[in-house]
Amino acid sequence: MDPQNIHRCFAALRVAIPEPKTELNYDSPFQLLVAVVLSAQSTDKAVNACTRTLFAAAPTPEAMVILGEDGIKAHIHRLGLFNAKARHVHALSRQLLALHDGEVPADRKALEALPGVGRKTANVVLNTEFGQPTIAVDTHIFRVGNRTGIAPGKTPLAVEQALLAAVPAEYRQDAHHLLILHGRYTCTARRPHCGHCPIFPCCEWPDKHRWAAESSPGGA
DNA sequence: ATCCCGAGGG
DNA sequence: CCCTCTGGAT
Repeated sequence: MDPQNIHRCFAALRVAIPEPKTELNYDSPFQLLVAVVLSAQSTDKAVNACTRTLFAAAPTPEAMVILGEDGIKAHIHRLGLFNAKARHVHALSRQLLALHDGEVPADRKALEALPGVGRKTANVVLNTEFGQPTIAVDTHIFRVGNRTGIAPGKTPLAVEQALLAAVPAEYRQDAHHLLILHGRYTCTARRPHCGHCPIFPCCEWPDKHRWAAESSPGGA
């Protein structure tokens, strides 16, 4: 996709998605980090539901260690992969205390060295908590990047690099947020809502017209 | 490439 | 019933 068209897409997204709209505001980088670790292969709703009670019981790494793996499980057992996630959150909390004085490091290498934290999670923390212009490529962003033609790539890393190269500087800080909400609510996996898509005119997806009819405000 | 492993949507 | 959901580690 040519640069001017990409610029058009982000301008349209910014108008359509005005507010940060964080459905749940976390008190600390630690809580955000835990929430992102829990979000693997889980819906945002499910994660928000269990983090509410989890952080009420254990808001800090210290409290999380005391709560223990089984205590953590009691809060997140409705999530998929809850066994591994409880283990990761517990180990991660201990490691923060042991190596980083209980603080979440603002460094990619240190973040990725934590249990259950990979490139995607590190990018979210770096962007959300430390203001770095990273783009965390999850399934939503991967799909949107490829489907629209904004940032095609065969792997998440390829899409991330394509985005870093293609996104105009003025949108780089917000790109992650804009793309993820677009994928979550409009450019959905199974049945994209092309009928009311803000970037329909600049989208290069060959099949977009097929779904526009079905999702138009008046169509099926 | 495979495991982890539950809820909700279609 | 099958698939997807803001993945990461082995």
